[in-house]
Amino acid sequence: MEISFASVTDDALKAGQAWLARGNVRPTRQRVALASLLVGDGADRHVTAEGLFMAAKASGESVSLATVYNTLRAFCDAGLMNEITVDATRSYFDTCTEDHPHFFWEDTQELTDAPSAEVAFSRLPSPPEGARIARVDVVIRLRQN
Amino acid sequence: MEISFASVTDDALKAGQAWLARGNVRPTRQRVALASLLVGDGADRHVTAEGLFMAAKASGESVSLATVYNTLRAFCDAGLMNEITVDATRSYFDTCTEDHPHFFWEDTQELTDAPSAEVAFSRLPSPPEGARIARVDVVIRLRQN
DNA sequence: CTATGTGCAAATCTTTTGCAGGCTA
DNA sequence: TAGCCTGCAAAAGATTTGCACATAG
Repeated sequence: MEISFASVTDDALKAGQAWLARGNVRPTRQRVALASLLVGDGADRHVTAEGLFMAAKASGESVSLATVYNTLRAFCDAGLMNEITVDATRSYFDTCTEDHPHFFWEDTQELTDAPSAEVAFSRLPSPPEGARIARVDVVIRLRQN
Repeated sequence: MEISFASVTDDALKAGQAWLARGNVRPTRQRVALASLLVGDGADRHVTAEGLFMAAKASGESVSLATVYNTLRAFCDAGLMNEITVDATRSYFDTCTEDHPHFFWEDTQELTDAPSAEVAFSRLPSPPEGARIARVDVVIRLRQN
């Protein structure tokens, strides 16, 4: 899991702060640091708590693992991120909050976006009585040839 | 999670034994019991380890939780079942081994089959260079109205 | 100043494993 | 009989929580 993160430049900090503001999340030092790593360069990211924790350490920021968990949870609650369930043992978090398909690379355990224009349903079941469709998760599991 | 299981009749036992034989799994008392609960009436089932454990207890069978876990794993390895990842905190196991879509009822945490005839892709991305598609998981998340 | 967030360690929860004894082929 | 299974308890991982201290508004 060698995901690259945004580097913590001034621009990245600003982007992180704007993002937090958009979610009405109080910009503490730790949250700004994590937010910058996540959205500092505008790219979408798929991270695990452990991965983000290591990235923070690598960037020189001191954040505890518990805080990374709490913070990712807070970002999800604020609607800034989404939790994606692809692996029974680990949670993945996606900075893109739109419903879109994913590739899951089983060999490297990496999660990436699948080109959403290339996935289309021709039919979807109507939701059963009394229920509505909250989301449709599509995970395309890939294996190395 | 109030999933109903097959009752352990003679027919169910036979069905369970046949199923184990099909997977070349040695028919111990515990495995036959669990298999009967799972496929004794020919219906497809989606279970968690904990749920199957409770069903076994309720049916009067004495099986340890560790054995339920090991057994579900063994059934998957034998190709008799499939693990479905829908919830970060729990693993679900499906007696139907074909690639098919699921409904996940977020309110009750229940997993059921979606009518597979009613889900169709009109487009799927071609697998990236050097990779092949192992499986496409479709989980339709439902919420009560 | 007050409510919220943070860090640490401990707790929790699901799942796996080591090992001694039991059972199938 | 030999090897695979089972049960228990303990271990392992991921994630959450309690509590004392720190900090944003």
